[in-house]
Amino acid sequence: MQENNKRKNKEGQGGNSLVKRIERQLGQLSRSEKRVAQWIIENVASAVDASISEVAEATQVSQPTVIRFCRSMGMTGFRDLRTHLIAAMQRPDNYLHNDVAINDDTDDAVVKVVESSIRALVDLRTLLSGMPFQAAIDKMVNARQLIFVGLGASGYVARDACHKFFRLGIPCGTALDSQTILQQSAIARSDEVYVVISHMGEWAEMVDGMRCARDRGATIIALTDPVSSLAKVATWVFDCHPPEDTNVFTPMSSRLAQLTLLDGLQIGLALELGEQAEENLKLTKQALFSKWSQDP
Amino acid sequence: MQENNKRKNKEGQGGNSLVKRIERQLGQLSRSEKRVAQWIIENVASAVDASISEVAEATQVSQPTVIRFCRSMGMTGFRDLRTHLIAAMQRPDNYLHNDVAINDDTDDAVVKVVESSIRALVDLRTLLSGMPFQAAIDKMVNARQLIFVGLGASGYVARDACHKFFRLGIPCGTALDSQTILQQSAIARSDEVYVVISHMGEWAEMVDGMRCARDRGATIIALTDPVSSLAKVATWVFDCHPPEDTNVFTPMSSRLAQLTLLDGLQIGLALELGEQAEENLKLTKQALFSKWSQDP
DNA sequence: CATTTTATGTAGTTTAATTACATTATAGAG
DNA sequence: CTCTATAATGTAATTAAACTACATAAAATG
Repeated sequence: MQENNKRKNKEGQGGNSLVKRIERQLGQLSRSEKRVAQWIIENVASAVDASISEVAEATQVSQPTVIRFCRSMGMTGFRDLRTHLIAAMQRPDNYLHNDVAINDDTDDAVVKVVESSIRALVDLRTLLSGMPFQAAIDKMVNARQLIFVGLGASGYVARDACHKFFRLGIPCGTALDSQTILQQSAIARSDEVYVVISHMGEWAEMVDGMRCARDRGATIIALTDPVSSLAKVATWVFDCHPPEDTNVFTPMSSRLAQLTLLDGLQIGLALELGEQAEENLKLTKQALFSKWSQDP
Repeated sequence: MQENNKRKNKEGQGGNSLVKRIERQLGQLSRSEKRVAQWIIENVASAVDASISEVAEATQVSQPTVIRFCRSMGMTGFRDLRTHLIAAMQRPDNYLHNDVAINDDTDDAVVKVVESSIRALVDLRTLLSGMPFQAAIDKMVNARQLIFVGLGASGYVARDACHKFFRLGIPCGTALDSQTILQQSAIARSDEVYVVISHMGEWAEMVDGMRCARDRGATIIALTDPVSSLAKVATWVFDCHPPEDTNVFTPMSSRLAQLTLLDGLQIGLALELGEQAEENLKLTKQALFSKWSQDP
């Protein structure tokens, strides 16, 4: 279904990632929203400089419906949609180019890998404005403990985050397998914050666990695909949608975005906590540093 | 083969980047407009999200002056400027490094964190050509097993790498604490490859262990500071020098570079190994994917 | 020193984006 | 079928953004 229009980008009008994302979600949209989606896909170029009223007129729907469409796509509003459209238009054919091919030589492949990592972070940059950092931090400031949750590869991200946040002097834990997640969430408290990392956000045990924790009053902060089941359960969602091109040789650059996002959260939290956190950071840094800096 | 003018299409347009264009025209601007220009250059990343009133406030000029600046730059208005800024931010070279300051608000801090991560990877890209990828891969191809070594925060990078390489079907292990490192290296063999991650490369036990392994004929691939003791012991060194500014609020963006570098190594190795590795990658991917894609 | 030119700000206008609420359609239960 | 509940959509009002016209101040020129 979506396979056959893969090569469509040749048209040049813009076979960009956002369009693919819209296409992927077409099914979950209501009738009017679908019309908006359709029109945007077919007129990306005009869509980038259209105002909300122009889009409404062109698609014969009301202006609020256009906004509703934006929200359904995980954006904060029309302005945000426009931002992403512009960003997406900037790289019409880059994706094909960035894919590692079986006959690439080592150096070419390495360059492509690095570029796709950079791409992942630049993409993150444009998503930033729609992310609920302040809200998440407000919850974390008063949390009794933070639990970092992730399965498989995301487990490494969760571990890394845990190791980062504990240095602020906050009790931190991890839940990295189904059993632990279920047990942990069964005893969740309303003063706890769960930070959940998941690409698709569809692992049943994880979603169940988080739903349970949420029901018990805990705050769920999810780094996941905003249209996933996990996102529906979460208190706050950070849009980490999985990459659309899943060539075997494509590395999981999206985890770099997750790590960076968590860096941002941690720094933001440190600033919010103020001197105490700063002091803790200094002390943990010194603890390592003094070890080998005494004899040079 | 495909398109040898990889970068050309973008970089080639030379100076079409909005930021450079602003810089170029700085001289012809009036005093107030110059302030706007300056601020935008120094805060490209925050500027993309700003409204006209925010820019006016930040630069202490009136709103019409901001618009006049836009017109002086050849844009039709503020909206147009924003469009171009967003586009410019899709080019990673436009990001500069800014330290997080204690009085930054959350959003500014987060933007700075992301920017500095991007910088770390852009820097990595420039270092790439001097790195011994092919040599490292040649060793790995024939290795009996790969051991990933890292202490503390670098341990997470080592784990991540291990999880990545094992999917190629190669026996992989980790050594993440001094004791394990010493034991492991005591039984090192000449057909083993050690991949060591260390920012400073000065932990005595680690250096000792690697020296021992090296003496026993093993290959040591080090991601570390090239002037460190570890680097002297290693067979091949990938230059991962620690960041020079060690503000408490500066996150460890350098680990992103390490992760990316290891991504590159893994993909390079996969290509070298050929079909077998590709098949293994496919199978591990499917194992996860089929789990939840059967019932939508 | 008067006069013109240029630079900037103030206050008002227009347009865009968003919200709150009302209405209509649709689906499910009896 | 009909009634109710829910979702989908639109209308009208609100808020905020972008822009314009005009006034004032500063600099430059004769």
